[in-house]
Amino acid sequence: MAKRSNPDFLNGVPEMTILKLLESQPMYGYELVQAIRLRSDNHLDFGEGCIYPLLHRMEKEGLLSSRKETVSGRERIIYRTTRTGKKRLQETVHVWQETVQGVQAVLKGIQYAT
Amino acid sequence: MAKRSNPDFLNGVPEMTILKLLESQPMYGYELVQAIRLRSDNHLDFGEGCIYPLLHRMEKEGLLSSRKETVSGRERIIYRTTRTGKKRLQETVHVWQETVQGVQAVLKGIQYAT
DNA sequence: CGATATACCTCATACTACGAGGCATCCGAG
DNA sequence: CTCGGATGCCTCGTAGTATGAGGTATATCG
Repeated sequence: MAKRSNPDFLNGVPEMTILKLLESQPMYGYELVQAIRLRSDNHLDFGEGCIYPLLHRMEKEGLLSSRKETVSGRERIIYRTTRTGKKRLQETVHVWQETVQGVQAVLKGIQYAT
Repeated sequence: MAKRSNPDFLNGVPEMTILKLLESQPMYGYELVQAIRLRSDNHLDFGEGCIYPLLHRMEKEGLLSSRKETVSGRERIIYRTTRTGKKRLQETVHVWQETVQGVQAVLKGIQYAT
C-alpha cells in the first residue's frame, strides 16, 4: 500500500479497537477476540487469524507490551498498550472520526464549497 | 476473502460512495473522483486507479449502466445506478451504519450485556 | 471417554486501494 | 505557435489486510 492518501480506516479498524480495549484493561488474545465482538454489540467480529498476527506486529512496532501468565494449565499472553500505543490510538481515532464524517457527508448529500 | 463475517465497509467505501453519488446524478469517472473528494470535504480521496476498475466491475455486476458522450472532443463515459445498484446501496449503507455504530461503541467504552 | 471451551499459532487466498505510468485532446499563457 | 496543464480514459505491479481453515495442547464437564 506504500504511502496512501486515504488513511487506513477502511482497514485498520482491528488495530484501533485493540489499542482502545487494551488501554483500559490488559487482555490476552483470545479474550480480545471476544471482547471486540461483545463491545461492538456483534457488529464487529475479527477472527483469531486476524488478531494474533496483528498483536505480534503491534508488539514488534512498540505499540504493545506483553507478559506471560499461566492460569490453570493454560498459558496466556497478556498485552497492554504502551505510551507509543496510546499516542497512536489518539491519532488513529482522530482520522477515523474525520473519515466517518466524510463518508456520512457523502451519504447525506451535504454540499461543500468548491 | 470468500465469505467474510465482517462485511466490506472496512473496504468497500469507494463502491458505496459511487453508488450514492450516481444515484442523485449521473457522472463520468473523472468527475466522480473529484466529486468524492469534494463531497467528503477532502476526507476521502480515491485515485483513478481505484475508481476506474471499480466502475468496470460494477457495470459488469449490473449495479451501473453507462452511455458514451463526446464533449468538445473529449469522450466521457457517463454512469448511472441501476435498480440493482440502488438496492445494493441501501443494503450497504445499512451495514455501514451498523459497523460504524459498533466501532463507536468500542471507542466510547459502552458495555453491552454478556 | 469424548466433546467442548480455552488458548495459542500459521498458512494460502482473495481482494482492495495505491501510486505510477501511458495515451490523447483541448485550452490558455507566453 | 508552442508548451504545459487540465481533462478524460486506461492498465499494471505492489503492498497490505482480513478471512477461513487448519493445527497443537490442555482443562472441564457430562
